[in-house]
Amino acid sequence: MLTQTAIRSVAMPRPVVSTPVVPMPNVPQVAKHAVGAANGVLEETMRLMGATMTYPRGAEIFGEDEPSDYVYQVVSGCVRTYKILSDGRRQIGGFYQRGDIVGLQFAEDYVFSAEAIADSKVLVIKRSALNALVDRDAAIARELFALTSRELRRMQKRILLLIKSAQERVAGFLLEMAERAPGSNVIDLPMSRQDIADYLGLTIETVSRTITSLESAAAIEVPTSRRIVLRSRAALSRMNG
Amino acid sequence: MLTQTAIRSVAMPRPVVSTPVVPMPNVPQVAKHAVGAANGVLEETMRLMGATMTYPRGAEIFGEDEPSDYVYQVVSGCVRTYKILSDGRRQIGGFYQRGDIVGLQFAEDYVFSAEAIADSKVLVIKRSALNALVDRDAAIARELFALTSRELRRMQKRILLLIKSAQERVAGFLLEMAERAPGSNVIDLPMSRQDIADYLGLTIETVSRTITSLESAAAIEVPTSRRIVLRSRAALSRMNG
DNA sequence: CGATGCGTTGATAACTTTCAAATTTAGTGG
DNA sequence: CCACTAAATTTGAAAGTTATCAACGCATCG
Repeated sequence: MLTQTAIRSVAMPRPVVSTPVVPMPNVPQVAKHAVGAANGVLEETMRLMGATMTYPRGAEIFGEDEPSDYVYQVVSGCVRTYKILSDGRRQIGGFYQRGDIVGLQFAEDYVFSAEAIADSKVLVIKRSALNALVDRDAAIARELFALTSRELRRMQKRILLLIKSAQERVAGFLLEMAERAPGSNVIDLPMSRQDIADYLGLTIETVSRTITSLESAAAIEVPTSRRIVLRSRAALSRMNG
Repeated sequence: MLTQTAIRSVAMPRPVVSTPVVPMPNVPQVAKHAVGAANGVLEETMRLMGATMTYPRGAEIFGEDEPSDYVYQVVSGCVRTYKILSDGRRQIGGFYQRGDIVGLQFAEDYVFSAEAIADSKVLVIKRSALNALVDRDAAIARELFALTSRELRRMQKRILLLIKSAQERVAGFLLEMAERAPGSNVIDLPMSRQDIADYLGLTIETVSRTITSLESAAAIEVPTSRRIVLRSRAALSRMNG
């Protein structure tokens, strides 16, 4: 019995919907694409078929016990998926930002719940509509498959992180976040320390201390708690193992 | 810098092939299946199209730097995927037994290497052939997609394990292994303690001690080190969190 | 029988959590 | 814009867990 504090604070914000979910009875015909079709057919399709929803910071997008009828693509903001364990600990499944798709990995029920970390816009599409598309458009099938494989690889990297020490986990996390803003060394974290802790399987105190020590080691700068500047990727990579 | 001992012992057995890999230039026409087709089209196809390979205990099936041209389905025996980290630690990606498919999650290169833990038979199929099938048979596409989703869920369970204490990890691992032999409380472990340790992100000593303590707590019996009998699933589940 | 690999057990050190409190930041109302 | 409260983050000290180092037992195999 160890670990996560979790639910030291449970904000309970109001779920809000700006655009109603449009059921998708008629699947629009999407042009077939040859083998090797460019990435993006799916995204284009979601834009065409999906309904845009807006969630304020902290709002629930779906609960883990709900039937997983929809798939979501983040347009702006940031979404976290999470699961509350029987003993109250919280495990964060992942953080999803612009372009990321949430809900692919689930079976009949969602295994995780999803919440907006910041005010977020999300495209919603019926899973059944997506499945219908998969049946008639091989390009979409391939793209969806590729997306899922990518998710698998992300998860494997995650597993690699979780077998390591606290310092390696935090360093790896920062590098992962940095990848989302290529070219810049500035990371604006949309999530709290508690979120990071629950993502990495550490306590909030350990995350905080580790960040402080990375700063002392001149690997990063921390102008504000939510903003981190990479000073030495090499040092971080070294710590990442 | 912590953790895994890894590579305390590196057996280097001889790679062996019994049946040559058959390149699959001509994709056999597979009957189309309606939506909701039964699970198994893919397996059937692999039996038809795949080449059977035999690997002795310890033989390498593929290396992580090789191009990932093939996908494998375990027919008998047990396969482990693993990765050696820069500092020599080893992370095990997973254990694959009868019916499991290895290699789906990989991109251009394998991210992991794969080895036979016990003498194993494996069906091998070209990834390109599989992709071609996906393009022309929606049922296969759906099944492959479902398989990948299942792998994702397994991995998520794994992540849930890795954020927990040593006792919870080992208990969870045993329950996971028990699921593969439904109806029986006897688990015959094909893998060593070192394998288990590298799978769970623990040391071999911690795994050993934890198993001993589970035995003391009357949750399991350990007639031989590779055989474990579940005495109280309830107790194990409780420990699993 | 001696070597070798694997698993177990013991003692100590290192790391992470837990509990507690101080400090900083963010949000709200005047 | 400032004051005030609540929330988030950081820091400190002690306790608990896991890794590390070392030795031992046990089986297999030549």
